[in-house]
Amino acid sequence: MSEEAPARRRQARGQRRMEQLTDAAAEVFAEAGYARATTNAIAARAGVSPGTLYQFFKNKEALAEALATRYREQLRAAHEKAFDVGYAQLPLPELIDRMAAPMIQVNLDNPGFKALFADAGMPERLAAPTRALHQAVVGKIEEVLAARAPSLPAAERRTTAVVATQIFGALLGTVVSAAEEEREIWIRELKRALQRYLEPVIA
Amino acid sequence: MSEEAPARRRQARGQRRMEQLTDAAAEVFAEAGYARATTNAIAARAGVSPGTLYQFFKNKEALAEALATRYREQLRAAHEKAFDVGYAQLPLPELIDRMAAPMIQVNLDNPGFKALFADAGMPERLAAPTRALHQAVVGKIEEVLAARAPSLPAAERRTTAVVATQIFGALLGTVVSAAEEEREIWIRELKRALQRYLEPVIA
Amino acid sequence: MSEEAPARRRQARGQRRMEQLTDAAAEVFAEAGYARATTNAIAARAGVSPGTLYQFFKNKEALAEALATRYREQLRAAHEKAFDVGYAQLPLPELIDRMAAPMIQVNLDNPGFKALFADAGMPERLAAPTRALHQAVVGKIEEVLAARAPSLPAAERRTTAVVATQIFGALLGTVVSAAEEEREIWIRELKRALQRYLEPVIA
Amino acid sequence: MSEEAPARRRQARGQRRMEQLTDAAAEVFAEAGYARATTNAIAARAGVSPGTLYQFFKNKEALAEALATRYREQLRAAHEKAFDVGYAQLPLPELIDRMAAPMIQVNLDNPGFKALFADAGMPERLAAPTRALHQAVVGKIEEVLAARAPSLPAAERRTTAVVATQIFGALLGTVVSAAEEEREIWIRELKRALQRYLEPVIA
DNA sequence: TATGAATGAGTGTTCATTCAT
DNA sequence: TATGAATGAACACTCATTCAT
Repeated sequence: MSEEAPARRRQARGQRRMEQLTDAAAEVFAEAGYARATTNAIAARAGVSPGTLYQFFKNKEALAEALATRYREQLRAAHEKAFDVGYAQLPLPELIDRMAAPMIQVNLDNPGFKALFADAGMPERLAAPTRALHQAVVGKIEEVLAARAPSLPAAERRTTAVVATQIFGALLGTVVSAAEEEREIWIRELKRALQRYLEPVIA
Repeated sequence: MSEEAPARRRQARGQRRMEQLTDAAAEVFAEAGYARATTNAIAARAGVSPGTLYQFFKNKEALAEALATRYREQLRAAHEKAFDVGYAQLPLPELIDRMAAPMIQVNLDNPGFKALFADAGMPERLAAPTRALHQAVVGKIEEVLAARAPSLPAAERRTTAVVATQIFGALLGTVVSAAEEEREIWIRELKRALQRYLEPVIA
Repeated sequence: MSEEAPARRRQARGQRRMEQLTDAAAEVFAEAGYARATTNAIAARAGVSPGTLYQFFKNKEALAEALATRYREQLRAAHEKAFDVGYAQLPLPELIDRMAAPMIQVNLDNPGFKALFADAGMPERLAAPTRALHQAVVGKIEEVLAARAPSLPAAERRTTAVVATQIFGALLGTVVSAAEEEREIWIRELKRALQRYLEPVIA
Repeated sequence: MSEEAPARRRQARGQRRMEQLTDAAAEVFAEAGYARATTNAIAARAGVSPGTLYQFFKNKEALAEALATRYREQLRAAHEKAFDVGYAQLPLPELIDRMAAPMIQVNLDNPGFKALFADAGMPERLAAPTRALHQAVVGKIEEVLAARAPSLPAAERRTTAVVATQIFGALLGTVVSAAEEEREIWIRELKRALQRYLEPVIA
């Protein structure tokens, strides 16, 4: 029809290729860790040749970065849902519920990502943005605390937010790596742990 | 003096070399992760040639294993101190105090080890015993719970022990990587978090 | 023309590469022996990089194995020609002629192979099949002896076959390493030696 | 007693060390071939440290050379016995007997040497003198032929001598590597083969 | 002399990346 | 765009040789 149709079709194909590749990378990285994963293995898993991989990604790091971006974007979207909440009014258990649920979902949708981005073998360039994201979560929790426990000194507020994030992160790992039939148990316990930790502060 | 003097001196030198090497390995592994660490870099850091490294360690894995063993042995000793406690009588805060302190100390003495042995790029042979150790901690906590919260159903007891261990591990990481002047704050918060989590169970 | 053309062309190139590499390996192995030959030297001789060598051969041993297989297959074909002979009827000189000719030809076509596969530095996995082949030759000669010298006791038959094979092998080495213009002389003498050794037995 | 006694004693000890080392080298070379044998293994087998080995031998090659020299000297002595024979008069079988016996004995006394010095992995410097020795044997046989078959043209005389030497060498290998209880059989067959080959020439 | 720890060049092999087709 | 053969810098590891003791 239009003369732009082939270009669009081409672009669509390119999009598909990139997804094939990032999906394959996600699998291979998850199985082997960043350092042990080979780009040839990723290309093979995606059903393309190594050359093709390098037409879409500058190098191995760029692949991981794409993965990280995809993960981070989903997380950011989850954050928005999680924190864009009239949290001032909610009772603590429900507050935690609403905050935790989308984050858990993202990690269930992206198994292995959490482990990957905690990997010691990861190049610093990739670890940094992940830490930034982590800090963003801490910041959000600080905001909640500021609203709900206004009398808490700033220093303690930060400490509390960091610890809550750490607890959340650690138990998130347990949830994600758990067998499906046990998952609910771990999710309930994750929430319970956060409640017990935050209750005396938020009251 | 004695004719055995040179042998003893040589052995002492060997001992020193091994320590130089494991120390260098600890540093390099901690900085780069297992997979990215190169044996030549470790040798260079220790101030010796690659050949010398291989006179003391069969291969890269053996180096990591030596490190793991050293770490595990210190941890095991810490466990003994931590759990060989008349815990039946102690109030919860002190119980947590006594359990946490030696474990924290070991990890402060061995910075980077915790991160290393969580590394996804680690050969399974080395990851497995570390997981076993983790399980042992869980088991110990279960024992404590059995003694102090006998009415808790077994399933919940296990869940609680696992979660307490995870919380401890996560916050231990924060403690170890914190600047020295902030460390006390994080240690206090670690204990507080555990207390709040366990209090409703132990009563 | 066809869409399969590039694939075919690629395969042809692969075939050529393998030949380049086995040829180079044959040269380098022959010059230096198995153990002193380096894979990098073989790659260089073939005009390719070390990585390319390893795209076609799993490791050094596989290269030698390919060579061994090529050699053995030619030898086996030669055996068939050599021994699939109505030998019951032929006079001894002609019998020897027919048996020796194809074996000699194979070794002239593959200079250095005989030496290589007698190399003490060779991995056992490769030496074993070569010994098996040697035994096969002995067995064939025993068959001939059984047919042509039925009164010879079995033990002596075997001894005679072994010795004939050894004589043949030794003089084959002389033939192969001789200057071309002298080769005929050595071939004639090889046959003469076998005749003189076997004549009193076969009568 | 005398002031030279300690020097002499020292020298005697040195002599013993050299023998320990060459003996050890003979074993290790025979087991592993020249290239795969390690000087450290040789030192260990001799019960000394690597440093000591290098106090007596400049390098690995020098060790092999010492071995070669020892072997060659024994062979030379054997030659003298073998060929310093009033061969003009002896009947062929006895002539062969006398020539073969000492050579066989040397090789039985030095198992593995023959194989070692035929090793393709051997440095040229060591292979050359061995070839020279081989040529000497050929020369001696030519002399015998000149005396016993004066009508044989020089060219044929040489050819015959070379082939006789090759046959002898090949079957010598069989003799040396045979189990002890079979050795006599192979020695007899060796002589028989030589007889049959030389009989028509020497008449 | 004797030791054995130390050396370091060199080996087989891998894998991120490029490029001719 | 896609291919996959080709590259070559690195890596883990070995071993002939040296040297402080």
